[in-house]
Amino acid sequence: MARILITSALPYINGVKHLGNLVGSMLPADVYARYMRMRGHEVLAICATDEHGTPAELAALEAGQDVADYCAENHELQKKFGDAFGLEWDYFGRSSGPENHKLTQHFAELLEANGLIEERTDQQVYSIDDARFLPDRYIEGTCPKCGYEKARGDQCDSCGSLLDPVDLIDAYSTVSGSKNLEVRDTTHLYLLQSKMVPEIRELVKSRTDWSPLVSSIANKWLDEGLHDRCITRDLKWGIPVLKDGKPRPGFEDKVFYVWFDAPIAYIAATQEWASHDGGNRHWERWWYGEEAKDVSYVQFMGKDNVPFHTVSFPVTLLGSHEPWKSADKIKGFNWLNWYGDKFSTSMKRGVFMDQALDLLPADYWRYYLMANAPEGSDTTFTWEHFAGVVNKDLADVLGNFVNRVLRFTSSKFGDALPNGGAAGPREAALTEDLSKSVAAYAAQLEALEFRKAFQELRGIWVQCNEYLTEAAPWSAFKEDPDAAAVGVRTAINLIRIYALLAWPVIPETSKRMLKALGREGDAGHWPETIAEELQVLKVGDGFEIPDVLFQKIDDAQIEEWTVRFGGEASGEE
RNA sequence: GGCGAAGUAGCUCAGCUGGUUAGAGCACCGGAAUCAUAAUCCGUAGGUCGGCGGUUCGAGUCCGCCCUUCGCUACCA
Repeated sequence: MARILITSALPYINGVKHLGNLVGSMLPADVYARYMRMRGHEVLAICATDEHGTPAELAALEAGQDVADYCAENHELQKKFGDAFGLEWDYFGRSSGPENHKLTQHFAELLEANGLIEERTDQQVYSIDDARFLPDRYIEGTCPKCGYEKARGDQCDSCGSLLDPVDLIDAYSTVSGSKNLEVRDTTHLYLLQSKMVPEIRELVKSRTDWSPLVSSIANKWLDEGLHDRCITRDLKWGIPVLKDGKPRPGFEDKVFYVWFDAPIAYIAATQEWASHDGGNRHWERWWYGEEAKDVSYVQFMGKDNVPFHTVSFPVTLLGSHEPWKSADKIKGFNWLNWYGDKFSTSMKRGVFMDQALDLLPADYWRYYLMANAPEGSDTTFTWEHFAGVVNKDLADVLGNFVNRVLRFTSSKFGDALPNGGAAGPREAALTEDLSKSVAAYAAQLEALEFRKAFQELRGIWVQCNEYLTEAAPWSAFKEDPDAAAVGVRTAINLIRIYALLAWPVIPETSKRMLKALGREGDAGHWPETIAEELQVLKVGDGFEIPDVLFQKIDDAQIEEWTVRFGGEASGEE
């Protein structure tokens, strides 16, 4: 039994996440955690909301709420929808929690003591009417090169020029529209990443398990030369900057940069988790020192997060000179696109977790997203594709199998496994084939190859339909009811094996299937030996016919959803 | 502008260090079956692997140039 630490990139606090966020980190982390638990490993799955930064403050402002209230409310919302999607975290924390405050300050202190942090003074645009410094992207104006009127402070979307906000003509704040801007000096802490290049390079080289996507992004940053990174901001909401346990002089109105404290929250959330069970849980054995050495740590994230996890966060951990655990495997995902465009929170483009659950139960989404996860390249979501996968794989191949087997059995033999006959060569062949497929499925899950894993799972569903076609109990019944009974008993045991195998990805359906067979207690059990598993349900064991497992999506629904969510018609604003 | 990723059957995607007739699923067409959510199973067909040039006995796979799309470019996260 191994110990496996799993973290998902932290969902940002500014509203319900879309399907792209879900498939890029939280969902695969959950699927992997469920699978590893089934295999008997000790798993700790950690996630949290990422609550600091300018967008959180502005979102609160727009909602007319205090930031702390806004974050608390949205944390609960995200937790609720995560639960509804079946995300089973051991702990779903908050980056704004007290543990993270302490730990972030602790790291900063160590890094400074180790000569990896220094103060630097820079110039930044200040909006007098908003009473805040503005990040470049919150400033717009007329592009000095092409005259485009909505150029952002960092880049003109029209001509592509890289800009400095002070170059913009008639610059204004996108927060309030105010043109009352000025450039002010501001002093910040900088993390001297450049000093850590050799250590980080060594780390990247040693991590042969990182996918090509992840390693190439990490190496790109290293090859371009690591910049020292500003790790504080002129904001109120966040983690205060201290010096010797007191507010750091000159930093009274500043906080740590969200990207400095967010990954630390993985650890802090584990501490929160540990604090919840009267001393029986120990976060150190997952994160710190000798006792965490044998932990296998797997991180899940979208590709935008990769640089922070391969470079910046390791600088924090290694630079502390304390024995912290760093990631053994990093699973990076490409983008799930919406009809060729990005899903977008700010433009409300795409389907969001709450809306998705309004349309269909979580399992429909979980299966579709994982079976089509953007692993090798960006992938496009369309309603037609989604409906095709749901209808074919879930409704026809899986759902219909369950239905046809149980209905047939019920009508010919009654609602229990019938007596008569004995397994023969056909069942032996099935056992052998299925054993191979199950092993392949497991291997793909272990390799974090989700598309391939669920292609394999689907193949298993097809294998069982094949078996049934060959056994053809409906024909056999007329001449040789015993032969039909064998086919039916085997098929019903196959349903149970299906349910077990599908647990990581469609847990609710898995439970419904087990319940129909009176085997709810088997949820989470891994079918180790197929020959034995095919004998678990015995002659006389009862069953009931569950409602249709998956409803098909019809053309009218596709039409309606396409209209409702923009679909093809979307595009630029 | 710089850097990166991608362009493979109608659609969504696989193809590791170059090696026999380029793969899967869906859709399509033909057949079998009729237990089942008109659901299943079998089979056929379908691609000059973005373009041009090069290296090689041999390239989707390596090199160069070009075209197209997307992402990043460090103060959005």
